[in-house]
Amino acid sequence: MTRVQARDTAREILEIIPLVMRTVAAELRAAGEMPAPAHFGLLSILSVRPRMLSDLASLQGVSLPTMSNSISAMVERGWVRREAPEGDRRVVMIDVTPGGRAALERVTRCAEAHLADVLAPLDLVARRKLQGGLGVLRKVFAAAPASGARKNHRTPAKR
Amino acid sequence: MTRVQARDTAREILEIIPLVMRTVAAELRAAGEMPAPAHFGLLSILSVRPRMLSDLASLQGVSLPTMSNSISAMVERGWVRREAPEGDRRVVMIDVTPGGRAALERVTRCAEAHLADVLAPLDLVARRKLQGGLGVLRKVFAAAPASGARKNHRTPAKR
DNA sequence: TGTGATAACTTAGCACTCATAACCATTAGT
DNA sequence: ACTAATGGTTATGAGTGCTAAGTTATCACA
Repeated sequence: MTRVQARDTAREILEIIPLVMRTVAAELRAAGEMPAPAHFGLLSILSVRPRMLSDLASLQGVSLPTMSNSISAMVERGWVRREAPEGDRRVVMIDVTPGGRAALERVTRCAEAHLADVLAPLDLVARRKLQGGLGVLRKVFAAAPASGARKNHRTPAKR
Repeated sequence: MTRVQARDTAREILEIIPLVMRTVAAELRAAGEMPAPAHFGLLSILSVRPRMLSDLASLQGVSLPTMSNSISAMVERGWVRREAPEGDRRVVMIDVTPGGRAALERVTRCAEAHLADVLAPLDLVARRKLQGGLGVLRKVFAAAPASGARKNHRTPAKR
């Protein structure tokens, strides 16, 4: 990819991604389900299986304190539980509660409904383009999880 | 687009977009240039021509108070100026300062550099996919600027 | 001419994300 | 036993976003 192409793509990403973020967040907010996108992602991950806090932090590419706070917020909502596993008593396992699963369900349906409205006008070509683009983004950004968050703290690489 | 497709796409958007956001924000932060993506977008818009506050708010799809605060932050950094235009003395025009232009320059270069690293491994096919997807996102979300932000407040449609 | 509606902003207060720094507790290494 | 490193938490600070409640300026109309 040439320099010019990178510049254009960078500019486009910096313009579009925040816009999409705001739109989606506003939709969730308007729907009363207020679990900021971050919470949604966490519930998604945790619904597969419980995880320890550090794992969540590095999966999401945020610092440990940030994750600890997010989890505290979600605990207060009754969506997740902190558990002490056998063995190593330093670690905290996070697990979804039934309430959390229900919330995830609702939010998914709600986001789906709203996004469906927005995506409805797309024809097959546009839809494939969109999914192709999302796929590329996923590959590219999943591989490079936040150069900033990586270097500090004691979450060096991939634990 | 079928319901199932919409659901999948919605899920993907909710997973990937925030990840990209965090990554980009972390990069800017790590580079010392801390003008959160929002500020970057504003500088971009304003570098074309001055705008009144309300216009900025509706262009970005945020509420007036939010925009007022963002602008205040940027004024303190010396990036923009509030000006009183002739005529209607209620409105506030926002204009970039030379310092703001310089900051925009630096941030653009920096973001470009970092994104270029990330995007470098992409081949032509992937790049076209990415740009196609971004284009679709732009069209879709520029048309529907935040159903939540739209209905409340006195920023009815497009003023 | 004034009176009331409306438009453009600002301020204040709240919730959330994210960061770093500083601090416990537990475990592991020697 | 003493120190290192590891896993989490708390405190503090800055950013984004919202609503609600002002202020000032403009306009429309009697």
